Amino acid sequence: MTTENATIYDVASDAGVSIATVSRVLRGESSVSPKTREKVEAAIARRHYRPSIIARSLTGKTTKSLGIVLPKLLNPHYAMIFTGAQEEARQSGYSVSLFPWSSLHAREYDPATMLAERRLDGVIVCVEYLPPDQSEELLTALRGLKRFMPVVLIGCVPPDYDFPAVSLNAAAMTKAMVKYMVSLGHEKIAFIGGVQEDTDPLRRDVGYEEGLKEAKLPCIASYRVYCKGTPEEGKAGLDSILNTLKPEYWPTAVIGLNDLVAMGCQQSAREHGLALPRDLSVMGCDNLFCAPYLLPALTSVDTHQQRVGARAAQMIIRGEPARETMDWEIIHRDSCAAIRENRPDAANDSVI
Amino acid sequence: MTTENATIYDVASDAGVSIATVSRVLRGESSVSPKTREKVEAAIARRHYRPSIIARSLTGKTTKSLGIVLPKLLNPHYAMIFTGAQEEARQSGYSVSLFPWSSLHAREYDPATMLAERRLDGVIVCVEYLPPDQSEELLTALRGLKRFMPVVLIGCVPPDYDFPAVSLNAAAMTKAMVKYMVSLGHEKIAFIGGVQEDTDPLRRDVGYEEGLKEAKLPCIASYRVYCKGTPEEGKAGLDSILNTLKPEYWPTAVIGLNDLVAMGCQQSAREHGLALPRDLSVMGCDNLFCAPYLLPALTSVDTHQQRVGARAAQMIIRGEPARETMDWEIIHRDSCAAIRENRPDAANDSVI
DNA sequence: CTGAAAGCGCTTACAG
DNA sequence: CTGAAAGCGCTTACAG
Repeated sequence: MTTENATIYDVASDAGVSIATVSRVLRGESSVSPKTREKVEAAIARRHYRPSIIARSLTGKTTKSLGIVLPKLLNPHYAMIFTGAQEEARQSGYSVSLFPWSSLHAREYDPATMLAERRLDGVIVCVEYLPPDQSEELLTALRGLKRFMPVVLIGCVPPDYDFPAVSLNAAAMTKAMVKYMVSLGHEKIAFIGGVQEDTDPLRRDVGYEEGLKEAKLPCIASYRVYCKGTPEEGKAGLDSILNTLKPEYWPTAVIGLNDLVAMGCQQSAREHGLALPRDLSVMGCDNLFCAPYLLPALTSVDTHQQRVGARAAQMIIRGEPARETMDWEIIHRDSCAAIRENRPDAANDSVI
Repeated sequence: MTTENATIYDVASDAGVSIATVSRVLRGESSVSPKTREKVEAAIARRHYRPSIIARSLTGKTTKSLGIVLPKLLNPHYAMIFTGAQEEARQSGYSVSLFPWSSLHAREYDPATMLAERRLDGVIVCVEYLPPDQSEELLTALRGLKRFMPVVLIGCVPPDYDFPAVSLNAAAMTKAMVKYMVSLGHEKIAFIGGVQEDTDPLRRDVGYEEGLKEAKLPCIASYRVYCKGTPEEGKAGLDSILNTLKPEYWPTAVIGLNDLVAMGCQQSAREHGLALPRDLSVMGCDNLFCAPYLLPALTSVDTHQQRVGARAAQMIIRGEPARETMDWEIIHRDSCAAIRENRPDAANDSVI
């Protein structure tokens, strides 16, 4: 299927020079006479020769490849991160390979081992909300990885993690989401979040509570639910709120962990006979490509994930680890409406 | 940032054996005495030693890494392919890195060079519709790549491409889509496809025409439009049909190149005051995760992309190249309605 | 069951 | 400006 590739020896003998000289023209060193360079280049072309990065890596200090650890790629949120990292890496001739960190305990070929064996020039690890015990485990795995290569964290990175990172202050973001809902007149604001028992002080939860508190609104346990961030679970989350509460207590606004959850909420609301956005304002996060095409078009928060991925890759490639926080912005669309229009009698009001 | 890693020499001297012996226990050879094995394993653990795949690759014949060439990852369609390949690869300890083939002519660090340099164990290349001239160019690039590693093609692979492949018979699929619309009573069926001047006999175009022909329906040029497969272009595509035709000639059904295009069509239809699916049946392809959450939920075709990716990876890993066609199935949801129900007097329309 | 030695395909001082 | 040689971290016959 594959023919044997030419090596530097083939090229050298073809060109009548030593392999050291071939190596020099390959690396673009100026200390080669034009004549020699020409001969070597001709031989390279004739042989379709490409130096092996494998052999190069063994000698030099770089493998020209990065790793990225992501929960999964099917949520476009992660695809955006990957794309950002990949595009940045490519500029410098780096490739990036994916390692889904689904389980730290994969029996064989677990990501940590695969990563370590590969001697990558660095790895970007996306940190998700984790309950305290798993968080400890993650930290252990990360420190193990650090022995083999630079590690840069992205995502919701707790401030006490001692790693370079490009993180999101999810608390501040969620607080802003609550405040936005409040500014529309909402007081009954539900929240469908991620893992409950997390201890990260910057997690969404904290921002939700702070936002409510600042608006002097009660924090109602029945309005808060946790899930794993899929549309199905988002739907189940709002379902459970709507099913356990009498309609007069139903929230008039719901903030989803991410757009996937928000999509599920829209579905749930519709099945409960709610008109959107009249009866319920829904807000998501990640600003997925499909957000504008939902009905109503989903208001979301753009967290600049491509930039996050690119920045993390940059830190590794340039060897300039740092700790940064990525900014974000609310993207206004049609899924959030002022509470005025949410009144039951709004139907009788003049249509705008 | 990184401490020096232990090598096989460190482990050998720690354990008081030769590196050959360490290598043997590493590779799980049975010809090592339990006692020796134990000593070596202890040394490995103490040193946190992991063999370098780089060094291994130089000796052995495998790099334990695959490449995949995809147009982009932001369309979940491609993320599914990647995921399928990645999950399959991981089972055998292979990693997979992504090379977006945006341009064959990237000046530096073009994918073909990056791939060749890396001496991967194989590469999966996703073939898209291409106008004839670019197709020739692709073929040249692929043949170049083949010199360095096994190449497996996926996607809409023309039958005359001489490569192992897992392909989709897009013509048969599109024909089935047309027939489905016909079975619902539609006669004015629009089609928003990909590149126009492609010569592949299995392309969507061909199936569209065949489907129409079989139903003895005229093939109307105004109903056919081409685009690049984004929601924006899908919307622009249907816009142009709707804007240039008097309403009585408007299609009652539209088949999109993919779900992204179909999403754009839904948007366009709404902006033109059409009720969905009453006034227009819309069908997509790829069965993206968001299809069920659109309004109306989008009928689509599941082309089993994860399986495609997995199968291609398998061919490379097992060294069993083949030429296969992936099957597909229509996933029925709410965006297609019988022409009967398309009448203005239809009872339960979708409430916006 | 174990070790000494050659070799994989490069880069990099070191000489000249 | 160019070459001989050592070395990167492994695997794999080949001996014993």
